[in-house]
Amino acid sequence: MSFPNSPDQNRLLAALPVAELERLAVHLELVPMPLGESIYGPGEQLQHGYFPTTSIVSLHYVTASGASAEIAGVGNEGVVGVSLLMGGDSTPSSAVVQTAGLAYRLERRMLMEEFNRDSAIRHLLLRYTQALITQMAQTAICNRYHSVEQQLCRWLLETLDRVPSGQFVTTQELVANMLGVRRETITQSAARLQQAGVIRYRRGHIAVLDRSGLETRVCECYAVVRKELNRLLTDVQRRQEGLPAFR
Amino acid sequence: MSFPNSPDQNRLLAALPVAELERLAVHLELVPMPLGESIYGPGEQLQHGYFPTTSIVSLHYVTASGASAEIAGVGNEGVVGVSLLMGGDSTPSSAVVQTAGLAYRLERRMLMEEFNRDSAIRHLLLRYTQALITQMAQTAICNRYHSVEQQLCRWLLETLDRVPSGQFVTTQELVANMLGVRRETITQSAARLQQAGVIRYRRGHIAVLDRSGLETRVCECYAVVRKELNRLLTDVQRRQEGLPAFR
DNA sequence: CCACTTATGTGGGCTAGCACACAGACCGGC
DNA sequence: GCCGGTCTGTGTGCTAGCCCACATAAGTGG
Repeated sequence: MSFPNSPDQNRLLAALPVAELERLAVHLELVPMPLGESIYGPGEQLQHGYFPTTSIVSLHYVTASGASAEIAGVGNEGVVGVSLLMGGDSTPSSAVVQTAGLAYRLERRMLMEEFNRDSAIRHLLLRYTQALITQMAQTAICNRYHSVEQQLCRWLLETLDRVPSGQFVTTQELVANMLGVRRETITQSAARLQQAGVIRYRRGHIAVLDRSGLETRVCECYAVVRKELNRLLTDVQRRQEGLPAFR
Repeated sequence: MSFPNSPDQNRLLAALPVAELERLAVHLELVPMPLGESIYGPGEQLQHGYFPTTSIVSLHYVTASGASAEIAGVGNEGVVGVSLLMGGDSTPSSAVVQTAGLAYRLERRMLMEEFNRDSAIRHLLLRYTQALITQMAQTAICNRYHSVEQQLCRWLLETLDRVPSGQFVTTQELVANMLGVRRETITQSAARLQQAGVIRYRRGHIAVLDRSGLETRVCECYAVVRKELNRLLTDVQRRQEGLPAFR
């Protein structure tokens, strides 16, 4: 926060040993991420990896009939473009900016080069990939078993972790698209949460008033994903705490 | 088939350049995979990677309330133990043998060593990881949007791709556990499919009679996953066709 | 071959979330 | 300040899949 815009605002970049970050710094390009912008579409060859700082990107899939649902979200804890690392270069899903903000991006070639070096960043990116896998797996479970209200709470908490202000600019329609449910269903769940004083919303804005209220209502999926992310990225703390970089 | 048990029965191993496979061969251990055996549980440190040949392993998650659902399946096209490669060493989900058979397994240390070399196998394993990610993502979508009957068709087709005989030893109860639905729901969907002459079953056995019948009933998810897998593992053909190994 | 275990079939009631159809309310631009 | 588009609120069916409770059949071991 003291540095208004710094790569350190992204947890992955922040976790890199100083030497590696310096090597990258020149190539990191700070770009605006406007709401709704498409980062890539299905089958599209990625040109950059994106390290969000204040923005959130939603990885989602659009069915043949035009319906869509979020598979995973990426905020300042991660990177958009894992398929570059895996070598597939594209995915059947798409990536869209869900919350406007900023991201550092790195050209495909640079990203691959760093990744193919036996570097700290590879280690880190692979661990993040596993966290992403966990998130997807849990989304599958959540879609199978949990109520829309629980899923809404999960979505709010995950967003809150990435936008600490707790003030989100979004409509119920957009949230419904994320969760892959109808807008009316969100209206009802949101009304119940507002009734309970957990959130407050008005035309295009949602504010979280009571985080613990969300936590009591949410399903286990939220905690599972969060715990696993923290386990996998504990290295993230290292440099910041002045401990020796990992490995 | 001409070689009753050969690493080549696994698509990933079959795709390796001869030199790399030979280096590995000594360390590959052929192990039986009995139905229901647990390969790893949640949070458990993996000791081996498993390359199934005739067996199928189900990656699934068990909720706090004891319900469970499959997140992805691994047969002769893949490997169980991606979390070793990613560096997390464990996952919140578990792996259980869904169809009895055989697998080649490789000790953790050997697998990591090969993976950390700048080898063809790393390239291949990463691409497979992306295929696995696609499978999970599509499962999330499928759970959100598609009917149990469609999901059952998908499951049957995926199993058929791994057990070409089309004769499965399993109960409706077990299938229900895979899909994360009730046994009665499977009974009804299966009855409809049998009615239509697509499958036939009796106490603990299911036989696919009409593959195309499944294909007309299944949702898009099946094709998306299959296509993506083939795209990512086209390299698999190379050695077998006598073309130069990839890269 | 009988008893017992395990798989499968069926039915009734219930609820969450869907589809469709509007009504009202907010807000920004002219 | 009012007009029009965009959000949000509600209501009435409707259906898939749930929960619960049995009934029946098909193997299996003694």
